[in-house]
Amino acid sequence: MIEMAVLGLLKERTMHGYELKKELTAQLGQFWQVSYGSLYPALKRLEKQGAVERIFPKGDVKRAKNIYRITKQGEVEFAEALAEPTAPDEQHFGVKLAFFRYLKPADRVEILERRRAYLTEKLADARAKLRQYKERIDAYTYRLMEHGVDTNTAEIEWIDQLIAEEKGGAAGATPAR
Amino acid sequence: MIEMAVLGLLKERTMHGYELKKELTAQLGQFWQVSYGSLYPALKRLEKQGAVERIFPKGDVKRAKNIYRITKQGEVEFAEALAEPTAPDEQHFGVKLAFFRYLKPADRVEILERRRAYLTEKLADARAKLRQYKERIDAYTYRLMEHGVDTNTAEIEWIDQLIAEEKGGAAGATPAR
DNA sequence: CTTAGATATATCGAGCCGATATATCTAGGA
DNA sequence: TCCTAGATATATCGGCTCGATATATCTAAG
Repeated sequence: MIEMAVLGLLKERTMHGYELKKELTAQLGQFWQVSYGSLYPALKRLEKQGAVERIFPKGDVKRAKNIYRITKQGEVEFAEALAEPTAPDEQHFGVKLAFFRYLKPADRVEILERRRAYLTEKLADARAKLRQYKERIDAYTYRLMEHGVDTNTAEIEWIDQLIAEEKGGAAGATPAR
Repeated sequence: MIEMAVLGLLKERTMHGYELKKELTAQLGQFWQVSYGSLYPALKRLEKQGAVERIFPKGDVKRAKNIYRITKQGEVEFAEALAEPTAPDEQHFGVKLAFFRYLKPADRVEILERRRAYLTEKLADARAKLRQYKERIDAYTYRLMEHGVDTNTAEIEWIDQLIAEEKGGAAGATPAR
């Protein structure tokens, strides 16, 4: 998944590790913290499998910067990973949403619907467990579980907005802001 | 952290691994999935350090069940870990809240305030990044970051409710439901 | 009596996280 | 001009987590 995020950023422009980490943290940091211990090995994996290549600048090399560029193979792998219908959990969904512009509208809607179905199922589970456990647990745990239900509900409403905008046509692709 | 959760559950009654996993998933599954690959090694660690002990039932042993009981040392370690003022992130906070009944009201308020401060800082960061990046990112990424801000805001409101109830006296310890 | 599904423990490899180490660049104040 | 604090930049380590997989038993239904 970190591979997909890196490839997605490298589609825009070449970057080195530190830059990638800053961009990832800025755009996805709310729900996903990327550490160097994940990033640098991921870059090595990507290079080894030929999805990215390192650029060595000509002339005066002042500083050891590993600048990476996405390869054609990397572009293909990115497109496949993005469209592939798996993993509707928080992180995977968030990363995919950040690269929605590279998907066809139909694929976008499919991913949104899948995420919605996943959240709906999770919500039903959470509600069932709340009913089942409410006599056995203390007030704080109850509040915690209840809050989980509320958060989930709000999340579904948000997804519904995104779906509505997407189906509403171009307004979804470039909503007014 | 998994250690703290296990000890917290074992304070109530003795349990074996499978039971612990079910309880943990039921009460905390909304924001934390516990896998056997985490749980069983954690039980072994706890046993090795003397925080829990295995109970071997007398008489007819029909089935290989590893039933665990918390030790006095485990009780002490649990109390320390619970009161210790660290890690206000999602998971740590959720687990601590699930065991709030074992804390003094003053400690409860302190943990809530700390969580609030953490969220407030995160919210300021998120807002700053949204302002800073809004011209450079596409509509979907914008929506994602905006949603992060909204979620964070709702979370703070919830914490404020908990704080108000806690400070309002006994109503916080046993809110009407 | 058979079989499907819940109960129960255990382990593996791949990968992630937080901490840490190291070094350079840059801007500003003494 | 020199010094220093903080940003830039790469790299790695140990401990732990996750998802998958293997194995076996119990239980209830048909």
